[in-house]
Amino acid sequence: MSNKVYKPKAISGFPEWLPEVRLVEQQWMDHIRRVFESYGYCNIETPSVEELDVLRAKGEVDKEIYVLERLHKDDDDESEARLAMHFDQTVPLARYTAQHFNDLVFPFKRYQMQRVWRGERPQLGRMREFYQCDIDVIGIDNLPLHFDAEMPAVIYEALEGLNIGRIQIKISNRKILLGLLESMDIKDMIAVTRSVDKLDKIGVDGVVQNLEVDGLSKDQIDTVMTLVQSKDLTSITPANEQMKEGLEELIFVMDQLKHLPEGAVVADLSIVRGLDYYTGTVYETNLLDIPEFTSSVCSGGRFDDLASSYINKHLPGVGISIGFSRLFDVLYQNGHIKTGAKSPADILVILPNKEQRALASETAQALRKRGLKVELYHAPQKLAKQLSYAEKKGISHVWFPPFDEGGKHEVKNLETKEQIEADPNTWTKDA
RNA sequence: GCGGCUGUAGCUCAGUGGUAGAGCCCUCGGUUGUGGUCCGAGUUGUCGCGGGUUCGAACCCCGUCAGCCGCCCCA
Repeated sequence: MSNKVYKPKAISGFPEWLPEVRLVEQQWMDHIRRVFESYGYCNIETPSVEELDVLRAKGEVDKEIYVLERLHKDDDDESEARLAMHFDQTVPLARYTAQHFNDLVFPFKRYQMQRVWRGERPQLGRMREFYQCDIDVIGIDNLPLHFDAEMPAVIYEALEGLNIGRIQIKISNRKILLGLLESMDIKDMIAVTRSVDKLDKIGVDGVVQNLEVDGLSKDQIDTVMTLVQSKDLTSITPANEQMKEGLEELIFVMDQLKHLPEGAVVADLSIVRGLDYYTGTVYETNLLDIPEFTSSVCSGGRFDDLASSYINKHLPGVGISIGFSRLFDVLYQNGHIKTGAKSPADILVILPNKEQRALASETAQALRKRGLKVELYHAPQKLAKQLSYAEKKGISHVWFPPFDEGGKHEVKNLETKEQIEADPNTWTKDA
């Protein structure tokens, strides 16, 4: 045997958690899943990989894609499709929808909670492997605008229940800004939308400077900045049909969301999203209680035609994605996530001595049958050791089976130190 | 992909040319059926890696890799 060890180290951008943190992460996921399902979204899971050609069907992707290959593959072998890790869940959804088109019921409402991979430089809130929790709805030929309002409603409920402080979902409609730019005959719309998108990060002056670089005239910049900072949607005069349509849609969506608390959802015309496939409504979400983290933790929007690269149908959709790992990591690093137990167990059953091993095991089993999570201590070690084990793991109760034939069961609450006689067939935690 | 900063024990760090340290964590003990405190003992290191300068390098120089932050982009 060699004593040479490969010293393990974390791989940057590929997070992993200790059990007590993972426990919280799982609770979050359970909660989000419950909310999604309460609105009737069904779950699907797609493979971690897609064919590289599928990922690139919409043209070149500027994201860094991880490619998967076999170590012993034949270099000349062209018979194998090149596989790549998916970088989001929207492209896999499009492929899935096209592929199973005849077996799906439309509007197709699905949620997906999986890891995705992007080869970007890691930073706080930016990883190379991370979870996203997506909900999307896809219709055939048309999809009611009401779904555009359902997205933020579902998301607000999901995030609100996580106890992460105040969140704000910002909504806009790309048709508004794009309509205006078109009316002004501006060529490089993508550059302009990217500049505008940075408003809350670099401020008005920063955006103005960027727009100058983008080649806009003073008047054009004034017009754009005035629109983008407008608070009152009804006061805006549309410059063309597209802009008018966008305004009407946005006003409709906001109207549908009146039931949410003040400030939970706001219209913000500076939200346009980078280049992406969004064509109408767009969403971004900020953590108001962590102002130093300005990036969105939950984004999405409407796309006119999701799957045209994979099927000859017109399939409009609207969707939104919680950047789960980003959200979790940012809150954790900022000390907003309190971890508790290092174990899911409610009870540690003590092993009193070797003679009572069978009884201890039966006791644990009786408690488990009643829905409790129970760990049994297997080594016949001194009680101090067994108790301190329960304490370190954060298990709240310790169960003492009888030490001798005919003795009584006892259970101890480690927080209150209270120890009482109890029957494993009737005892409950809250009693 | 570009720019800045940083690499010493599992963690946080001290050590600026002369035999590698502290605190925390961890393990054991402080006797026989009850933890968290306290006391005692103990384990833990290619000083990121490679080269150079020097009698001598964790320390100075060069390179390299890794990490963090910012940019780009985005969840």
